Amino acid sequence: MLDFSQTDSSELTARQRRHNQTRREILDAAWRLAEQTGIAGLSLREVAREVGMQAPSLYTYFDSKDALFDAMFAEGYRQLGEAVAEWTAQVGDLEPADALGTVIGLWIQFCQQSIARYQIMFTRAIPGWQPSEEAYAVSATEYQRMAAELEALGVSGPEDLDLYTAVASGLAAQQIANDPTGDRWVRLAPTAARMLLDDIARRRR
Amino acid sequence: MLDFSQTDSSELTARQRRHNQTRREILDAAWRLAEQTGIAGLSLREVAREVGMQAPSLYTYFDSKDALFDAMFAEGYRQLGEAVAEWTAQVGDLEPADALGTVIGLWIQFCQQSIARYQIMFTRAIPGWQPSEEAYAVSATEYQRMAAELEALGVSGPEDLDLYTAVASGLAAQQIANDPTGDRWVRLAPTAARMLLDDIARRRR
DNA sequence: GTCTATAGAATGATAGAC
DNA sequence: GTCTATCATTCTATAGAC
Repeated sequence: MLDFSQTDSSELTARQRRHNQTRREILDAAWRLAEQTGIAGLSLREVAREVGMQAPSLYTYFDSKDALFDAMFAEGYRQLGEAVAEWTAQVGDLEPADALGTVIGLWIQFCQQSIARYQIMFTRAIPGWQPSEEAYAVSATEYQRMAAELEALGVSGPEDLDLYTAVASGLAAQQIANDPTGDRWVRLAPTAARMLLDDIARRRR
Repeated sequence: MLDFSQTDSSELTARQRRHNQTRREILDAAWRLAEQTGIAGLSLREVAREVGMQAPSLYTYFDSKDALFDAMFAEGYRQLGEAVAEWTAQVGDLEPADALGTVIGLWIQFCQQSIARYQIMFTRAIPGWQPSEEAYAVSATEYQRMAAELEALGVSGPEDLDLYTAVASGLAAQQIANDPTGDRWVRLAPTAARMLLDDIARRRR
């Protein structure tokens, strides 16, 4: 005997899976295009064309352009969270300075990897847009996770953290603005880490 | 007896002066509006309205919207040049670390003073726009001047300079993004200066 | 869920009268 | 030099047929 609730629920799930898959394709297309035009140049028509749809069909998957930006913003921070987890696992048995240097280098490369992602996460590149509360909550969560990992690497307390974020984000910004495909500032990561840790030690004294 | 060439030339000059004055008013209006909407949100119609003109009249003073951006970009760098000259005169008799700390603090405040100026000078906030060769040349000149002044403050050589620009621009970026009207990162300027100079000393050894 | 058609509102820029 | 009128384009978003 058929279990209709089961069948119904699995049919719903299949439909939802298809829905989510299309959403995924739209997001991928949006990232691809934003990489070329800059995040502020993203156009829904072009996103639709990239996935082989007409523009109004996108509204089945995202309520508005702002909602698409929200999804991209949150996704960026989730990817950052995953990356941070990988990095900290990876540097577990290094000396503190080497560990922090590696993390800073990987951080710069994370920013460099997708300039559109960098723009939506860390700059105010989109006129009139800011993340919704929900999207902002994701960023706050991931930021706190990163802060906890940094604490383990010797960057502790709000002042240390503010100086660290300034240095790390500054290296990334210079890298992207002046040498987007190179490593001119990535190479400075070990020096920057050493500099930060020495300064923290000095201030502890 | 009238000197017509003189008269002609002074009439021309008067007309040009008036032209330049209107240009000045347009630029001021553009800065004012860009401060509110972000540099990427600037609209020629609104600029015209702000100066009491119709939009097409702007084309007597600027060939295109991009030309207006060029003028703003170059003006930003000229202002930076002037500011740097003031700062270095101002810190002439301080200890090296205090001098550099003061300069970094003033630099952050320069960025904070006009976010529109910060955006057009240091970020790629305008989709599809980049400075013309002429405008870029202005920025290169002023940048080299700043580099020369920094050398006098103990930041010498390309590696020092890259690290300095990363730290200084990072502090400014964090200040603008997270505390645009406050001084949370400005307060870190002395620490950052001391940190940079200590690290430079360490690397010299 | 996808489409066509279109609303409705901006935009930068040009033509040509005055 | 300034204006009105307008071109030509682009955009997000909605209505409604299928």
